[in-house]
Amino acid sequence: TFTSSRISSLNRHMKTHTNEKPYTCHLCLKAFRTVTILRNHINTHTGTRPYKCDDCDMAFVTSGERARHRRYKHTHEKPFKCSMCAYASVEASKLKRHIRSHTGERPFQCHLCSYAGKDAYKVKRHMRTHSGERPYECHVCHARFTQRGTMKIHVLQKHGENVPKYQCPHCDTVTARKSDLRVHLLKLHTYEAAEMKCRYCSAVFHERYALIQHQKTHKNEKRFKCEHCSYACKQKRHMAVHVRTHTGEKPFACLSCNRRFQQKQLLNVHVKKYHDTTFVPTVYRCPRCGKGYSRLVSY
DNA sequence: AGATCTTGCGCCCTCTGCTGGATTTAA
DNA sequence: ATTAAATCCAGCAGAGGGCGCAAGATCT
Repeated sequence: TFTSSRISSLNRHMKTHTNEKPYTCHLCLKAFRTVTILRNHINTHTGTRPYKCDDCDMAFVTSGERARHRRYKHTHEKPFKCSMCAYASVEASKLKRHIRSHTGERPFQCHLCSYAGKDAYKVKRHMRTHSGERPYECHVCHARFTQRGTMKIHVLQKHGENVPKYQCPHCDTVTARKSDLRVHLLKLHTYEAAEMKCRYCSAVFHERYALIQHQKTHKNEKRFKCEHCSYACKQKRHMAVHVRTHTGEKPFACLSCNRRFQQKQLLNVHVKKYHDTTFVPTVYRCPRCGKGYSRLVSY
């Protein structure tokens, strides 16, 4: 809907609706509407960049490109302001893209799955998850990656020296990645409404790290205490055996005579002594070291 | 008509942070 | 030896910066 007070402008505007392109590039045969556009186009072939930036050594084909560059790099003027937050941009298209992060609109649909992106690049990058393409290679170990950023972090962590570390403010844990420190804080240093009980005593905690530290203080104690007598031991399995002296339970039966034992070891000794025909009893024992022999010659 | 702004689309880049499987460590 | 939890790590998406290029609009 073009409106103008002058008939000449209207005529000129009407020309934009015709597809007349009389000016042709002799290098690539592309056609253009005006000589100026053609000239700019040829400059892209020849590398001629007449518009130099005053503040750095960049140069551009059009004055508009230079103006935009100066906003980005030097004046930092950002005319496009977001009405919902503090964001401002140099270009209208950037504001438009930004607005989608408020609205959640995702106009760019992947044609292979349900993913949709807020801009075209997201979908393009996403397509690598379908193609399996991994364009970025580590120059040291030649491992390949789907994104450059992932490759860079790999090179830093695996092959770099004086790698940055993330120190936990609450304990001496150090992680290589910031997001892993976040996970650590969440799992170990977050207040839990539910009480967490010590495995060995009645102490109660609301922070996992405190619980674990506390449980370590039990480490060299005989943590397993018999309910029926004063016996205590460091290992759970020892207590299991001990408890049978109170219950009288004898889980191990001899297959030959059906005699029962509290401990497997006791059964083994029994079998060897009474039912193993190849077993030779110790007859001659050395008085100095206690070692036993079946024959006098060996002794 | 030509020159010069202004718009608009496109391409590619970086930084950032979450996730879940693999590996290591401790009980 | 087994197992549970912690840490490592690559995959992958969100958000935004910067430039290339040509068409549209306006000025001279």
